[in-house]
Amino acid sequence: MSEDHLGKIRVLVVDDHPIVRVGIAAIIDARPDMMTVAQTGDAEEAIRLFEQHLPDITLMDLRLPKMSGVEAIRAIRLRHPKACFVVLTTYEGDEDIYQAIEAGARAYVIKGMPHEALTDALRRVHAGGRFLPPPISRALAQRTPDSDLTSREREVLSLLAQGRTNKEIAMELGITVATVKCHVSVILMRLQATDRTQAVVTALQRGLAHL
Amino acid sequence: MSEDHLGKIRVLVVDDHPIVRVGIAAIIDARPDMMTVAQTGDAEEAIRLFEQHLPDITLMDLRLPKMSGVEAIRAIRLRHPKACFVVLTTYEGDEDIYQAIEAGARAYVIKGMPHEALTDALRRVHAGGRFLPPPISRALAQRTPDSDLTSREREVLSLLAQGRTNKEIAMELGITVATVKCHVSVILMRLQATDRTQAVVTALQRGLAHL
DNA sequence: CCGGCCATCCGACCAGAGTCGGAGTTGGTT
DNA sequence: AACCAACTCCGACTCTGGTCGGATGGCCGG
Repeated sequence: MSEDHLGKIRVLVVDDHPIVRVGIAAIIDARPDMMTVAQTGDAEEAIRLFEQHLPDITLMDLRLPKMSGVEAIRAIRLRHPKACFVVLTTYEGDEDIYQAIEAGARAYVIKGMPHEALTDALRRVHAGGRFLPPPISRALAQRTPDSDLTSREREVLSLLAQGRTNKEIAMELGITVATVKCHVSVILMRLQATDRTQAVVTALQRGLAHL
Repeated sequence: MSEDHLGKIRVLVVDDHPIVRVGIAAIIDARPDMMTVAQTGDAEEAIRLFEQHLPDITLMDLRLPKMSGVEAIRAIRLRHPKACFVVLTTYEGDEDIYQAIEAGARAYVIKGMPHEALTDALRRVHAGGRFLPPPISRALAQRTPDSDLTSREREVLSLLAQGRTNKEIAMELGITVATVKCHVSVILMRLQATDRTQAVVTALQRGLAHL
């Protein structure tokens, strides 16, 4: 190992697919001005590795086993408020993006973009800037004020997205069917859906719920 | 470029994510007994590249823009029945797997497995064998005879999965609501669902429909 | 040629879903 | 204290969704 890492952008890579990690590392380590310091597919180990290496930038996938990438970002930022994050993920709806930005991500790159998008994002963020591809910022702009659901509504929505009936949801939450119907009505309004099936579909599209 | 490619397993890589292609190529080209001959993210170009290089094995993602990976496999096999395919994709339900095996894929590797799974699969397939990870063959074994839908039912299901009502589906297909209800009932039976929302959820899980 | 599968259609029935309007509780904000 | 938002509940009404039984014509394989 050479000792020429002075001045290089030091990157921690977090993605649950080993193959993707190899690809990212290959791209980054091929550039003279950046290098990877560690990689993992596990959110908890990511937190440990961050403490250990204190990288300039953490490259983070959002969909991870156990803990989500957003939670990992929040956890790290609690102790290191100046930590820099670039999200690298397949496009999975505006909600994930919104959450990630909210949690403090400074850039958002979609897998499937050319390599330059990734390295560009890293350089810009390291220089103190941001990087949001046009399709992403467009999606974000379309969020209306009441696309936010209350925590109870998210709870109901996730049960809806499992194909449960109102009665089952009522049992599960220990409330009456009438109340469930109220929540469902509000959800339909917020998602601009006309029935529960449509609500589930758009929730999955936007990343408000997962399979 | 050295001329030591004699005897190596020659691989064509097809995946729509540039980063993943880099990762795969890095892994394969690091082994002494295999090499990549070309790569692309486009199914149609994949067909051209196959004709041009006649690789020993084509490593194929199923989810591609425009044409699906399964269709690409079928197209190539029409003219080259002895062509070898290894599917490399994120797990997206048993239906994709079934279709791919049906179309002639000899191995199925899930992104997120360690590198060795990939190289193992390539070597085994090149030796004339097969490679199906336990979770995959388990999922395949659970297919009951009547989990197959007729083409009309698939048509209805994909409209269901868009959140359309029976009336809308009837309009779309130029049939009556009564007939749509019949199809929906059959679909519910086949998917072992009790209502349309559940049917949509399990269809998405199993890869019978997509967002 | 006939049985079976598929797609089509019908009518009637029941249960679930969704709407509307009204109303009480809590907890946090101003 | 006044207020607002979220959560809770109720009843009654409408309409979609789903089931059941029965029926037709086309198409394919034995």
